[in-house]
Amino acid sequence: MPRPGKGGRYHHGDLRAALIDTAIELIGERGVRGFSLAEASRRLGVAVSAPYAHFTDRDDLLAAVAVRAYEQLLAELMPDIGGLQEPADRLAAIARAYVRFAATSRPLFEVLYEAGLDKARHPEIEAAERPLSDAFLDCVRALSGDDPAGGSSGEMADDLATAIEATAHGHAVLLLDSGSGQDTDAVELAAERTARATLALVAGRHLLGRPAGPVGAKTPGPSPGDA
Amino acid sequence: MPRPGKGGRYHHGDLRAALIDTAIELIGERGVRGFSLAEASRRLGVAVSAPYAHFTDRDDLLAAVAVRAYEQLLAELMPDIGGLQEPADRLAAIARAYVRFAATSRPLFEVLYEAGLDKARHPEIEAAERPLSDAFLDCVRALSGDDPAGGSSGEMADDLATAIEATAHGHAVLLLDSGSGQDTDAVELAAERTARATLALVAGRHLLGRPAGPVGAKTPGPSPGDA
DNA sequence: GTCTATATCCCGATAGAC
DNA sequence: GTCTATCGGGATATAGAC
Repeated sequence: MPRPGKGGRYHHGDLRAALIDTAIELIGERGVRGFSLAEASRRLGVAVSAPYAHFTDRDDLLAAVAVRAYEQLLAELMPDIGGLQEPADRLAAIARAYVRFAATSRPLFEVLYEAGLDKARHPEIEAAERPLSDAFLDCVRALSGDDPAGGSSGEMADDLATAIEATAHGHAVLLLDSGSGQDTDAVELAAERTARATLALVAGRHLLGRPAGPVGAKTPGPSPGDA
Repeated sequence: MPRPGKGGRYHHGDLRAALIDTAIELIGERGVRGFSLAEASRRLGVAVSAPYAHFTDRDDLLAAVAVRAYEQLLAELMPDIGGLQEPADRLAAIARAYVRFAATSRPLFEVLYEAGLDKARHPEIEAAERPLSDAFLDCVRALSGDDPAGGSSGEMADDLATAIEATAHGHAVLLLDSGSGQDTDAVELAAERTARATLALVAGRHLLGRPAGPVGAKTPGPSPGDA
């Protein structure tokens, strides 16, 4: 572990790790688009050419940040779903954690969706994402499998997975976009809303996978057991 | 209407309008972050300083594009909800149109969410958005008002509105991010999924506005009428 | 309203010395 | 593994002429 403020040059420490840290710091201040290798180098007191000893180019460094992002999200997720048995509850917990992650680790979240990284050129990213999507899809499959009413269950699994993913991501993006990403109360509100919306989608999952006529020929109605 | 390819300079035509068109074109090719006034000028065959006669700076041009985006989205929306009476169906139609808009007018959609425009400095944007959010919120209020089971209905309206907004936006973003934004079938699939997810949220709206204990202490269950 | 010219600043990436 | 030096590129914005 190098000491960024020691006054010395980085002739020794772990510049690679320091660059990742500094990148995250910088992205937090100016956004992904405002990040540059040159600025990171300046901040670390090294030459602008130094990073190229550890990363082939700018995107390569950002890819390393993306990997860290998925690792951290997974680490934050685990304790949350550990005690939950019901797939629906696990999904809600995952969605809640996702929104919290977006707000509390905004730079990492940003890298995942705004860096414009070519995942084909950086397979490490998808590899780091894998365990996460596996955990997510396991829950979804468990739910669509035990629904006797649905059509082909694979289809409905896709529909449900997409709906939950979209809802969680949407809540996260809207929260950050609203500028309330630093307000703890606002974050918790958004996180809880996301969890409940997830449960609502699960409860109404039989509405998701339809051939669909005019969609609302009558009206789906406030669902049984409402009034 | 000027003729961009006429060979002449823009000593006469409507450069302001041409700049907006070119901006959209350019954003379609390189994304918002890849857009520059310089490149737009080059493409129109005018000096790089010419745009400053019509826009105070780069963001000012992008703001004009954002206004057009909201105008077009509204125009596309109107016919879709015109014939629908039920608020739930109108919401589903709005959500569906939103996703279609994101895919078929990607540059416009991108400007709204990735340009990083300061809405305080460009009030025109919010003004253009207003009629749209009004139409949306009217539907939501109609739904949360006539629900006898809910708590304070204003609260639940907020929850439902946020959930639907997040779901629609999330579907749109995921669709574009997947790279299937040009594939008509993929777009329609996403749009229909969004519409159905919206209906599912409406049907399960009584699950959204809870004080919420441990959220899934027991499990909300697959909803009545499921098995 | 547009042009020419210019000032100013930033970036990514490479070559070659140490 | 890091530094110095540099090339080549692009951007925003302004000044002053026409």
